[in-house]
Amino acid sequence: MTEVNAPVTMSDVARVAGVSTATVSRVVNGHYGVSANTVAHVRSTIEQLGYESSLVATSLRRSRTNVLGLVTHSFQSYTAEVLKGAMKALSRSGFDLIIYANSDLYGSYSEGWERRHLTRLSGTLTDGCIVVTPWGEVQSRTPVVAIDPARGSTGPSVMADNLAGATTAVEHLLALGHRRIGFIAGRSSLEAAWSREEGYRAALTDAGVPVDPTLIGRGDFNPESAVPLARALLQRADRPTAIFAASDGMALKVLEVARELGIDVPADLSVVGFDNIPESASTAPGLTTVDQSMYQLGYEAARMLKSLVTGDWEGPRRMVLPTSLVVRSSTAPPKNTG
Amino acid sequence: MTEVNAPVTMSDVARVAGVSTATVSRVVNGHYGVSANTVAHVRSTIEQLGYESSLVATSLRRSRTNVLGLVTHSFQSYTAEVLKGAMKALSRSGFDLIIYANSDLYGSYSEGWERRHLTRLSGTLTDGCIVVTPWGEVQSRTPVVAIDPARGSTGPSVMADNLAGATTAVEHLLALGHRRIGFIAGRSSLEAAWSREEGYRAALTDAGVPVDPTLIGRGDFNPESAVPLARALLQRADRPTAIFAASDGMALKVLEVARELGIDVPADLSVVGFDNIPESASTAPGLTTVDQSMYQLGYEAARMLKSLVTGDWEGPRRMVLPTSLVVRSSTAPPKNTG
DNA sequence: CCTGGAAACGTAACCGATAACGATTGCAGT
DNA sequence: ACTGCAATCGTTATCGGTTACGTTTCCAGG
Repeated sequence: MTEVNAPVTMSDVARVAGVSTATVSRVVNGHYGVSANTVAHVRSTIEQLGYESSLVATSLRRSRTNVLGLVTHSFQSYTAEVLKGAMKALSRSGFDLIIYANSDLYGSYSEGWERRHLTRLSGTLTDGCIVVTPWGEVQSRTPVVAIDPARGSTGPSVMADNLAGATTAVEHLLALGHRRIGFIAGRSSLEAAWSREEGYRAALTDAGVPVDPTLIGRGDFNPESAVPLARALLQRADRPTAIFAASDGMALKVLEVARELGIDVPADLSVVGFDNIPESASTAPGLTTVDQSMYQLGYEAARMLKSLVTGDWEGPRRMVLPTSLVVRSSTAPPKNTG
Repeated sequence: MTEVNAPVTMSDVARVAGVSTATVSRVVNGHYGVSANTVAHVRSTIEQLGYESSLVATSLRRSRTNVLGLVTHSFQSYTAEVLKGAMKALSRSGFDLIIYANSDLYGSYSEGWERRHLTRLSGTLTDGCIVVTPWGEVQSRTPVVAIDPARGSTGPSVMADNLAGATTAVEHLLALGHRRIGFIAGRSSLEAAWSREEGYRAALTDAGVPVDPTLIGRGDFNPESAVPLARALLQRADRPTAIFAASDGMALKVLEVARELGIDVPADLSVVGFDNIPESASTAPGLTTVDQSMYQLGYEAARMLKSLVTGDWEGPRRMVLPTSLVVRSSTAPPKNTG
């Protein structure tokens, strides 16, 4: 923790080495036009003086900060996964990552906050950013990659194959023999929510099972929103034998409600979630869910953003990642059939 | 996602408003020496042009970036907690947070990596940083606050009251009637590991129970390191009736090993951890542990660092936060006594 | 009417680094 | 010896703001 107060600058190096700052700059950046002798000499004085180039000054001159932003409205466990993926993608790439999260984690979810913050940083501190929360169109001079974008948005984005994932999940339940399958939807403004519901409907229809609108609860991805919906579904006389929730957070709440109502999972009720957050593996019973690897989403989003910034992005601006079904112990054949 | 390419600068504002950049700067920063009329006029042109001051240029001039760093060697769940706390402390403070994590999450844990990275960023991009991984002394021009510092370090730090926490944990086991209590230690270079072991010894000694060195396993906080140690302890003929692990990660591994060996928790074995990570609450059985609120540690560390940077830190440079025992279902009286 | 001084504002140096451009040097070709 | 072209290196403008300092304006007091 020794405090060394020697902000040694490039001109210090230049003076000591007896060259101009331009030459030092060329050596530092490995540019052409410096003799081997001079390079060695400058290198050694840099070493000797312990010079470190100022990222701030470089950023100003190059009008590139090499810092990317990750913007989210709340920092949950899945956000951490996204973060890990993004960090992995950015490691040793020369880019750093800065995090912006809403201060009021829940509740007074100030609409303007993120956008203001985003606008502020987008032109100044970062070269671009990843957003994990859905607002409509985002105004920015710099590239923005959305993870789970809003429905109808057209900008760069990375998302899971929600349609296929949801279809597989419901097919799993159908294969077990379930016919009355409830669904708890996510916030409809999100593309992901819409696709997952679509997958639910498609799987049922394909199996010749009519879609019963009364078995669909309208949640918003917030776990708490699932509680009354689950309760309503499970207190019906003709309650479903299985429930598919559009997110693990909501599915875990379904498990809680079932426990509270004395309904055994999976004997009396099968539950399937979507996301595969860490908690789903460690809960009891383990939650059957669709893995969408937030890590992977973060990884790909960061990779795309980086290339977008450096201007060498080849792939499509909208990326869809595969999902996989993770069968744990929250699903089983229904009682009357099993 | 509309791309607006109008990097409007301060001189743009000055030109349009018909004043000098100095005046615009004064208005932006609310400095004295500008008439009310001019202020209003400049404000309106700023609004009209949508001007945003460049954080990079400001940082260069002020030689302050208003960015703080969080450095860690691996991004685990507890790191996420620290991060959340730090973000909370920094919200609306004008400071942003940037994350540095080791790319190779496990294994080839390159010693020099962090220090190099730290040195690099410390003088250039950030005004100071929080480190969550223990290296000896850290060389830096900017303030560094350590969370769980290395034993013997003297710089600013924030840590839990590990001694008291560990003592309480062991006293809990003693109160239940346990006498043969195993201990799995953490990496000894850490102050925290040392204090927790000290608490274990103190509690036993105070209760008149001799410390049996063969009941102490030397782990390193890495969860995997606990597996062989737990196995060794539990396969003894005179195996302990309780095990206190210096971290939840290791304690959870103890639970796994017990399950694998067919030892029932808490009937045949009580287990206590330290940290209270989220997984400890959702596992089955719930892990009794010492809560040290990584969130709080992150919060206080960020608060301290911020004040250290702005130069108005009043409190002590070493902070110790209280802990609390969280009793769940992994502890119970030993069989022969219960 | 004149002077003093504070208020209001502009000028320009500067933060640290980069790069376009110009100047110098060295050496091969004739 | 002279020209020409590279290689090498220095000069200087510039990135966008900030601020010390100088200048002008304006009003009150003598």
